[in-house]
Amino acid sequence: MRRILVTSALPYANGPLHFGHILEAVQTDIWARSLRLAGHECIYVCADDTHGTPMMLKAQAEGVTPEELIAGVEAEHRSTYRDFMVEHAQFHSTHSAENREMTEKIYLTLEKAGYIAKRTIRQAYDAQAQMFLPDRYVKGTCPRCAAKDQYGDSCESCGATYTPSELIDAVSVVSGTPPVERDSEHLFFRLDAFEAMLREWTRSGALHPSVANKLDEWFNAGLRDWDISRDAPYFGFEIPGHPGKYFYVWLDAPIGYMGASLALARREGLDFDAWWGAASTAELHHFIGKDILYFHTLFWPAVLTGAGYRRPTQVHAHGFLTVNGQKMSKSRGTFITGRRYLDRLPPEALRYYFAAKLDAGIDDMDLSLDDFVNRFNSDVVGKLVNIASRCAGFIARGGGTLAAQLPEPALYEEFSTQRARIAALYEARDFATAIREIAALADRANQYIDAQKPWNLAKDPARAADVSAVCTQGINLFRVLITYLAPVLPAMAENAGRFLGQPIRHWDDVAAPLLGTTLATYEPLATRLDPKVVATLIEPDADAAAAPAPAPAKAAATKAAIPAAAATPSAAAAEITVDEFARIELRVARVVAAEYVEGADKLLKLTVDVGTEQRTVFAGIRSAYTPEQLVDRHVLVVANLKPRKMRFGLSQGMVLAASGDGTGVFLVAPDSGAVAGMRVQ
RNA sequence: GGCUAGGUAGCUCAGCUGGUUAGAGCACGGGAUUCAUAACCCCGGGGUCGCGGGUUCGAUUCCCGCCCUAGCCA
Repeated sequence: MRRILVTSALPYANGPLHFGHILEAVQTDIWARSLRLAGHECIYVCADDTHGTPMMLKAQAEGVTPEELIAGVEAEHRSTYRDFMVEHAQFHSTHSAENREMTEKIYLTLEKAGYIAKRTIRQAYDAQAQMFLPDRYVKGTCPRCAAKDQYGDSCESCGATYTPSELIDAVSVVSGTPPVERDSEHLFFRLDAFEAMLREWTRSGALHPSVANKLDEWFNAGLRDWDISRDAPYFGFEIPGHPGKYFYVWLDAPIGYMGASLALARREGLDFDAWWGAASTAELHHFIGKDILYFHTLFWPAVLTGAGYRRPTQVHAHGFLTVNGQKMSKSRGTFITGRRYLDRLPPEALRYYFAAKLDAGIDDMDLSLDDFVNRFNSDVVGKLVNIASRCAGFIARGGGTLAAQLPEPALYEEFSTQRARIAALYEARDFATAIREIAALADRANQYIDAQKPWNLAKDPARAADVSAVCTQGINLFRVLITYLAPVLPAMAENAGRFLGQPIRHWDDVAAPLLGTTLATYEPLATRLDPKVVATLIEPDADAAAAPAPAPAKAAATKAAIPAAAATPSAAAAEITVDEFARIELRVARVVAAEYVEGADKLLKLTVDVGTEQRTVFAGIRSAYTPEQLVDRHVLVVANLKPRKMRFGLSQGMVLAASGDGTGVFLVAPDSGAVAGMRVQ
């Protein structure tokens, strides 16, 4: 039995899980389940990645603490993973006691061993917000091609790379004011000290050859020290012995794998060092997207080595997901969250489709919705499930018991001896080939049944034994196939196990056929997908418009706010014209005062400044906000709403907030720079 | 801009170190069947293997250039 610890990349806690996250988690989960079916211990851990400037600013923008922000996101992440049948032994958080413990310990070891260097760097600083600005938080005009509104690190228009100080007319995204240059002492991890180790490790079989080739580029360019500190204010862990300095999020994020392991070990009484100790004989596998190869193949093994831990056995990188050939994008409606899918369709259909297209390479994968429907309906429902479905009736009519022996043991052998190959394909992450071969076997099973024609045999009562034999053969072929698909379709495999009267636990379960036993009543194991429902995945509607924005969160907030105000919460509303929309006077307002309302458990009484005057507005947001959180915040109000007399007073307008089913209430806010009185349109 | 990967039937993809009429599934057309969730079975049409050169007896497969797509550039 091998002992295996496997991870997928930690999702960032600034928004819900989308299809890219689901793809990676499903890939990891299928891999882990397949190894468990081979009898190995395979433990899958993950966590939310919670730190960094974007989290700090997003929390500020929403008027909550970062801790409150990440708690809500973590709940969403957990439930979405669970509903996609992604089985974590532990889902943790980088903002945890265990992770702080690991991060501090690792840092102090590195510092003591001389792997930390100090250097003063000059950086963009927002004097008004009193914070240093990451490159992406400075925008301005490209010095090379004069494209406007470019980020501080590179130009999306001409591809030039530069520093924020080279931008023309640079402004801080946070406050809108021009940044200044300011010195600060930073701590660096001396990556170059590990070059020899890394060169050896990258060629040790830990990486796909094409990935190792990519790394050669970086080696040839020369390994640079890695800046691992950030100045306050920063949401993260303060660095021991360096007040005001915080660990850069990318240092404590991969350590989150260890933090999650530590939490699991303590909870279950397991041996942490057996996984992570320098002398560990366990395997350590990381599944990641190709965008974060750098962190996982250079910094991470170097940090582990420098701190006295083992290195990863393998790092598995996958490509990106496109939808109908296009990059996932909110404006095109191709940004699909996991929850949006789950609200409409069964998780195993998507797991099957991802499996059918995943291999060990790092090419991007396209989710073609038409292909998705065809593939699942035809392979799983039409072929696979059909085998059980068409045989079950005959067995039931014949008494419900399988025959005592197979009419074609050689055919069964052909199926069941494939298990070593199928297991190897799963382990090699060539799921696509595994699925292709399983589907080919399903074709053969259907051909067998078609050739034997049990429905003809059944017309002759004297041949009842032949009917039973043929269908026993068919059921057993089905059993082999559903076993092979168990890592991909865990719930279906479990239901099939119930039908067969024997659970699926190990590849070797199919070494011998199931004979002479009684079957449970057959229940349909899968139903066809409706293309019309699938199409709604990418129809722009309120759900898409309300999807939380990626970092930098504030930049996207305005875009989201307008459609959110115009659309109704869930069901699509009737269309309106621009003129009709224009009748709604939306304005930015500043909350001047807020207080609880005596006798109302949902309402807060707000005094808002709408530019020209102050008004009183009652808002049903008490469940999500305290009055203290609201004062001085900017909100959006419907300014020309007819005043309404309420039991507690006159409400002169309405504050806009987003809400879903049971997910809470979220005020809609303008991007920074907006002032009270501005018209929203 | 540099680098990496990819461009094969309507769609999604296989094609190892160059070699007989380039494959599969889906979609489509025809036939058969009715056990099965209009599922399954048989047959068929359909591709200048991104474009242009080159090496070779012979290239989708090797080399060069170009075009297009995606990603990376800490």
